[in-house]
Amino acid sequence: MRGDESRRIVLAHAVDTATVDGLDGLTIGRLADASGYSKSGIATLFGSKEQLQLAVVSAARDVFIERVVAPARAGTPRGLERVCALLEHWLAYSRDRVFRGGCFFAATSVEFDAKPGVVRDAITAASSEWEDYLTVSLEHAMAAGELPLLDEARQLTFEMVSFLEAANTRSLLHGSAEPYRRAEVALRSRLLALGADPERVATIGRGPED
Amino acid sequence: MRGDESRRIVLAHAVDTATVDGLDGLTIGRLADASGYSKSGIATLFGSKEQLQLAVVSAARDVFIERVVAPARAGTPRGLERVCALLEHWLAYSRDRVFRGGCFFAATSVEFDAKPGVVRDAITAASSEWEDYLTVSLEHAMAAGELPLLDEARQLTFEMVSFLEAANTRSLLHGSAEPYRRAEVALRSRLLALGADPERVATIGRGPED
DNA sequence: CCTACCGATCGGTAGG
DNA sequence: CCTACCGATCGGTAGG
Repeated sequence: MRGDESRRIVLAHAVDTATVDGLDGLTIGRLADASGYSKSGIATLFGSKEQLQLAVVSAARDVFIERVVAPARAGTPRGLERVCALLEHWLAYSRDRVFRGGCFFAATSVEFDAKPGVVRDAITAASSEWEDYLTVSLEHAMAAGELPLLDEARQLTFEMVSFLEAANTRSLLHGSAEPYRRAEVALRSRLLALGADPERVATIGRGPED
Repeated sequence: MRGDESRRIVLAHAVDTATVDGLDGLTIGRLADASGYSKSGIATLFGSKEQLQLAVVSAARDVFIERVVAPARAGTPRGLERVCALLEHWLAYSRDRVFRGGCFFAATSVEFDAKPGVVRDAITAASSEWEDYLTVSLEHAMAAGELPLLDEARQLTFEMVSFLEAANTRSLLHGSAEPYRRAEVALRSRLLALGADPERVATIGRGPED
């Protein structure tokens, strides 16, 4: 596959601009200008705009796993420690502007929430995968007795991702890091209320220690 | 102002489609087709696309106030009861699909969070206005001793709007009402943890009683 | 992967 | 508020 390297170059830029202009805001012409390829070169590389969008979602998923899931999985044992690492890495992934427009899935899931189709399905699948992983991680913590007052992991997952995504959007909107501190306070107080070890929870907001 | 009635007709449709296709996804041509006016008629009515977008934000703000803020202000006394009414009316405004794509500000604040300019400023101003009102309402509840364990209203506002917006997006994404129940559980448990009256808080999720 | 080109649509203006 | 029109750009294809 000759075109694979070319696709990678174009996709890196496309994922980034999609977080700013949206996945529908992507145009083959602008990607061509930015990458140095011709417009029809881009069109041939991806086949259609919809296939381009699907390739962008897949590339974004790779980055998310690399930045958030993989380091937590490799760097921490199962249980509350890994839950805290996942939250910490998510916040860093948003705060460090891995993409100019913040979290790719926060941006595109809102863009496509009312637009049925294969692109929305791909975004939903990747988001669900992440939330399922967080839920399973919480269940490991429950099984280890680290969250004695929690009875349903899915509910806590909902609450945690609510804080993360709200912080992402509000930080971008106001050009401020304060929303991240609000999210950290919310995450810590929620975990403490569920009986988590205060020392473990206190690491949220001190940055990933790797 | 002859054009005022015409603007109103066009705007009602524009606000709705903006929640689906985005504020940048609006086009003068499609608004023309949908309203029966000519393309240049729409252009003359609003001056420019940016001015159209600003008019749409303003129209959305009017609907939000009419649906969420006004009924709570008129129907409840200051304090925790009004806070619960605001949350309840927000959930109804989202759940009842007042706009096809759910909450207008949830959609457009994410769309514009990385796009500086007057449109983003207008969205931010309206959102801040709502959050300020919720914060002041929480402060009334605090002053009345109804949230004895709360020390900073702004932090709780952040947490509450996080739940509301996450429920909105996820309900649209999955075509399910379950996310609203998650948000209700989260809101109730947060208020209870802050010492709120359980009977008052139990109204969240039973629908606005007016 | 390119040049050259397609019909459709974009935001906006002239002139009435 | 309209018709008529502008240059620019859209996604995509033909043909190589």
